Amino acid sequence: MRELHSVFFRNFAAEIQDNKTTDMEDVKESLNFIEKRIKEDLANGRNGGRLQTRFPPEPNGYLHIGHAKAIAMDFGAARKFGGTCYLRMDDTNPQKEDMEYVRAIEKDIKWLGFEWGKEVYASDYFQDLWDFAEWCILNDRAYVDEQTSEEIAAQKGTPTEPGQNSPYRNRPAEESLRLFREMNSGNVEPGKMILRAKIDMASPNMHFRDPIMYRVLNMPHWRTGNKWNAYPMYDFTHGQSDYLEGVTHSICTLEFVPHHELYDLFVTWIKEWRGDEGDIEDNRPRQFEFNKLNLNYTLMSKRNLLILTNEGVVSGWDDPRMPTICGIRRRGYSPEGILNFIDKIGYTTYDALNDIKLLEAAVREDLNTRATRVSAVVDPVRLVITNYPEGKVEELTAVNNPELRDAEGNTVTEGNTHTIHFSRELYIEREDFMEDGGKKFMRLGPGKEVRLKNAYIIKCDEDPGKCIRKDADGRIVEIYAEYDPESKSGMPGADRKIKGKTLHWLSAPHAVPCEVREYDQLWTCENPRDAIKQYEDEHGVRGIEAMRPFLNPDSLRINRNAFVEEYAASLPELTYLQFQRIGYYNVDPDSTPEHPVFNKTVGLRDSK
RNA sequence: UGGGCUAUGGUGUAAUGGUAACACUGCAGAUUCUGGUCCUGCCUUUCCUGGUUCGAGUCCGGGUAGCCCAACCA
Repeated sequence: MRELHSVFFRNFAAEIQDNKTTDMEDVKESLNFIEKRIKEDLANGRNGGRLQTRFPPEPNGYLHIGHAKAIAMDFGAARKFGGTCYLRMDDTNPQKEDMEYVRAIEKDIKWLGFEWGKEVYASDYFQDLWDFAEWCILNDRAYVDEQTSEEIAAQKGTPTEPGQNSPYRNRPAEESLRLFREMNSGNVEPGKMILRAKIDMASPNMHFRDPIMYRVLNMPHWRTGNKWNAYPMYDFTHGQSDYLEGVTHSICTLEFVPHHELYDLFVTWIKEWRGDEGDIEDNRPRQFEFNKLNLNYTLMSKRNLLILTNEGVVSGWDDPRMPTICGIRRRGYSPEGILNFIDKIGYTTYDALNDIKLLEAAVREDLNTRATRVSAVVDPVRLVITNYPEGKVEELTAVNNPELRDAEGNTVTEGNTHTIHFSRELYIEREDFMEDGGKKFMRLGPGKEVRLKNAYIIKCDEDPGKCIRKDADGRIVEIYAEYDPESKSGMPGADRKIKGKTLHWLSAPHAVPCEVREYDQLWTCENPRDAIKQYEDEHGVRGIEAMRPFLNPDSLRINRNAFVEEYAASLPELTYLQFQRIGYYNVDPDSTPEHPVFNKTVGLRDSK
């Protein structure tokens, strides 16, 4: 009976399921949990059916790939649902922030392919926030505390013990107001007074234990000049800025979950202060949190990236080993590849540690469709075609991008080729020749036949003595082979099948010497953040000293012996290239036609 | 040990309470003028434990493990 029941219900449910899936056809792309909420809110006409998000970086450093995830969410959701996303500089702490960073942030967001509805600053709201703070004082919701930070910390309690009220907590509002104004006069020493919200010193949520609203900095702000000496804290700024700006969905990362309740509280207060009409639940910004991006073998925090830069471990914020947007841009990652990666890892509330291999795969996937194929020989050895006339030069055609396809799926040739040169003396990769490679070695060796890409089939003599010349140390200095004149690519008879692979090569007289920079992981451990923290605790050292044990000494290898074809030598910086059979490369900003410099973005998948 | 959050192959992410799937990685093969791409196949999954239910990855209770919170940072 039980069995029967279960079958019945299952079939019934399956039927419903079928009907549902056909009805839901309008939902083409899968939405993450926040996008689902947005869709719901829009459908329910919440916030008047409006969608407005914001991306709120603090301009105190360069954006990194973790920010790219937030950018993709904030700007992406607005774009997907026809809303708008503001760029808001969260500039409430003038001691750390600078215009230089603002420009860099703008550049990086644009490079990723997004645009903001409006660019705003938290400092735009300083006057409103001040007035609101005064209202809070007059309405018994804030007070000036004159204790030292140590005293305040001691009173705050611990997560397991409640805090204690400040002796200043119930001072008259007029007194607090007078002192608050004093705080902005420039005559109060930083640390002498703060403005605190009067909430609940016993709250299990530490953020409710009379959080600080304003502190004295006595320092000019790069945007508001000398107008302010006291500045609002993040918690007293963010939700209010959202409210004043008309943000509907304020999306941030998981570490702000404990601030959520406080955010909601200040939002209801500011509505009261403003005297705005309407149902608060239906007409206010709400905060949503998603998991931030963690990558293995990568250190993401600004503080630590700053140390690497200052200590000269890397050449700067845009060092191709850095996880900054400008760093990975210089490395050769494309915006589409990065966004592709972010799309694959998704948004959840689980604290994930993502595999860097997934990022590399996503970047390869994009670069495969985008990169111009060129030839470069990074570890050259000379190859002489003994039966090719001396002094003769042939012009041959090389396809730029075989993935560029027409409607039938054939590679487009028109406008998708460039010219290369062939001659008697060539360079090939040293590793493409083995004196005794055995049967599985499909490349060049005594008696072996290979094709030179876009050129001829060549063959070495059976006798090792006839196909190589070695120096006194036994190192091969020159390889000899004969070419088959009938086998030129594109000619009739060129389709002859051979056992060997197709090799890339360069005509020695035409090859341009270049510099190739190859990168490896900066860190030798999967989770450098935790490893460094642990080392700091165990050895009592901080900063760079705790980092050194985990730094990869071999993260940058500069190769000045490489050659590249002429076509690639004069390409503009940030051109996406594939050195055929090696990997994806990018033209470095240091590059000149006389001295080309390339960065290795990522290797090709290698199943050798 | 207070509060909050989380747990699905090696990694990440899906799955109105109804046959656990997708991508990456790894392995094998086919195709190839790139040992790339494209294509095919294989490996490996619901933290533990009770309960509710015809039926639980999903809901509830209890464990366990991890993350966040005690900055005059954001």
